[in-house]
Amino acid sequence: MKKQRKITIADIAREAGVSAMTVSRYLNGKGPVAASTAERIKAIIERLQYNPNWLARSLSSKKSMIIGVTIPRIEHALLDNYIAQILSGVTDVALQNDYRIMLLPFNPEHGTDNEFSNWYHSKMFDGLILLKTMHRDPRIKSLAEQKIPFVLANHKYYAPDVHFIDVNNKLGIRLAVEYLVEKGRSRIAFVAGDLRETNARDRWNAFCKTMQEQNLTVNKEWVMHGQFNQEIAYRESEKLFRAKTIPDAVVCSDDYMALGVIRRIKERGLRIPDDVAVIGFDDIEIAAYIQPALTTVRQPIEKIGRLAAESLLKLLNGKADQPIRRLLSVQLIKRESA
Amino acid sequence: MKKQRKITIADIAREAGVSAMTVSRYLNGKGPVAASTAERIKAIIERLQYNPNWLARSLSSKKSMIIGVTIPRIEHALLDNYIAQILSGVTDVALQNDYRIMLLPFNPEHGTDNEFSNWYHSKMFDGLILLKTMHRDPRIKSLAEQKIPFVLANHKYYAPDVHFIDVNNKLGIRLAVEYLVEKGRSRIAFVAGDLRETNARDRWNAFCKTMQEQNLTVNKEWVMHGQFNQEIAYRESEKLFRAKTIPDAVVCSDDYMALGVIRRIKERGLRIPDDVAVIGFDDIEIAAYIQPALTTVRQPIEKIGRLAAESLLKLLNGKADQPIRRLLSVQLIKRESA
DNA sequence: TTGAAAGCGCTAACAG
DNA sequence: CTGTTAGCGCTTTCAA
Repeated sequence: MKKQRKITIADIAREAGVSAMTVSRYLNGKGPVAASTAERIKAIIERLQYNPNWLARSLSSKKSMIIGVTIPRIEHALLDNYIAQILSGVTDVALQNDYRIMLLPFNPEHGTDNEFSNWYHSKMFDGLILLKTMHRDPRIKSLAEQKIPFVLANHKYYAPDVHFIDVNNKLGIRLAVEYLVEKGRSRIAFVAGDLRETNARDRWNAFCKTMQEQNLTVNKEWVMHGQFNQEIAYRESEKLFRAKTIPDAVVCSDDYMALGVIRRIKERGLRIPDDVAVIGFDDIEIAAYIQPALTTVRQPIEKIGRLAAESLLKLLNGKADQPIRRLLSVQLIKRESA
Repeated sequence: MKKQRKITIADIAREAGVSAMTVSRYLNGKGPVAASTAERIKAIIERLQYNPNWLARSLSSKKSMIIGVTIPRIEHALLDNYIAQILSGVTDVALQNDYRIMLLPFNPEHGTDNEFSNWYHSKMFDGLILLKTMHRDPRIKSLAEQKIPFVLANHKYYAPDVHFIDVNNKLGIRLAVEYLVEKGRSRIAFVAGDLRETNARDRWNAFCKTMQEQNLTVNKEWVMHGQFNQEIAYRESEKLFRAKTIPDAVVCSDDYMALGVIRRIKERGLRIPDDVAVIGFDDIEIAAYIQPALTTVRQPIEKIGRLAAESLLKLLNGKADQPIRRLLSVQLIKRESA
């Protein structure tokens, strides 16, 4: 168990009385190796406790068996249950296919156009899954132009060589608004979040459209944009309830924002859903636990991750002739808040 | 922007009229390079969009600048808010220090003794952070014997060359039990979880000890062991409330179990905390949101991750002369459930 | 301050 | 079924 000189493929070959190539073939299961030779090699490998050097293998074979996943370079990014869920899906699929995951921090708001493709050219990973990217990020374009294998998770982007897995935001918002209307609500507010995100944009557009279909007006005082998280939503939503006429329902572009809004409403002494109904989007873990339990549009977050990973594997195996563009369905989960 | 032949350090060298070594020195900032030469190289690198091949560099320099983090090979591992929090801490520190994170799936219950050290010898990472390992896992011993740099996160293990960051479980349980006693509870049940985990063991031992100090008896009917998660805790805790005398308080070894127990208690039509008080351990995200809000022992989970990563970096830089053995403090967060 | 030579440990491509 | 040759792209070491 002491420190030993590193055993290499050459050592195994020498012991076995064969060439390194034969050992390599045995190791990778490609190419023929005589059964007797194989057995001999196997025994020696075990005796010497040989481990292939993965760096050397990758350098030589030009495949690293690693999938890169971008995560926002903010503290606590992984505390976001939404990110954790996507990552969970990606990880499950990757690991089942002998790929490892490498976490790549990035700033969703800035970065040189070639940042991602440069990473790729450093050979740190074979393909990339992009999380939390913004609308029209030039880094995405650069990847596509260079035909680098990548998949967008929860981001919609119709362009050549861009593959994505996203959800049907339009449907989600329509379900939410129609449900509220059914329940007799008409003064509907919307917390849109950051419109540089494709989801936020889609949801916001869908909201306007659906409101129009329902012959309801979108009151500008009741619409909020910005980089919202729970805390900011709490802070900013104060103004929704300051005016004389207050909304009788609030649709939020994600659950964390809904949490903030709910806290605000409670603090104003208003009842949920009697005075104000609230609907979120995502169905994160807490949604079912808070009081009142959150009515929300559930998207299959983990499945997005799984499909993104599966799609990437297809790309890596050259099995994707068509662009992959999937919009998964969503459903309205009716709980107590609306 | 079209596909181009890969630019290498040799190309840069040729253009600049120097040797590859000079470019390498420039790139790594070690060794002297004339200012004028440096400038020339810099310009060429930019013009040619050169990216160093990280595999080749790692192979040659024997450093990969990657930290491996083990995660349990179960589906949805990352959905466990506790794991996500540790990972979050690790990631933040690693990324700030230009290390990447590689996720390494493992089975906490089985594996050959050399599994982890074999990974290390494959050169996939420079050091390892171990999450969710069990008591006396031989794989840990093997790492230590081979002097491989690694740190245990949330695991206590006194042995040479084993470094760990853990919390003061004994204190946590004592705070919980004493608080219950203060509130007049005496029929205290304990949901221990899996005793192969060091935390579960510590907590269980601490529970017995504190009960004794308080002159309370540990009723065997009210103690539950096993691989509990929320669902199983819900299922199994049924038997706690079947008997004639039921406990008036339940201490749980983690919050997810507490969630299951709470669901059970509610379903039995018992009131929390009036009929039965519940205390958890961890203070995961949901704890504050559930109804009733969970009284629990908060441990600084993310900080454990941060410290584990910082410690590993010290090991990698040879700056750890002493074994690193930290027990972080915990606090009782009093909410509604007890 | 710079360069030449010799690997790092493996595999692709071809030949036998 | 097996071996030879020639790299992969970089850094280490030593010499200049």
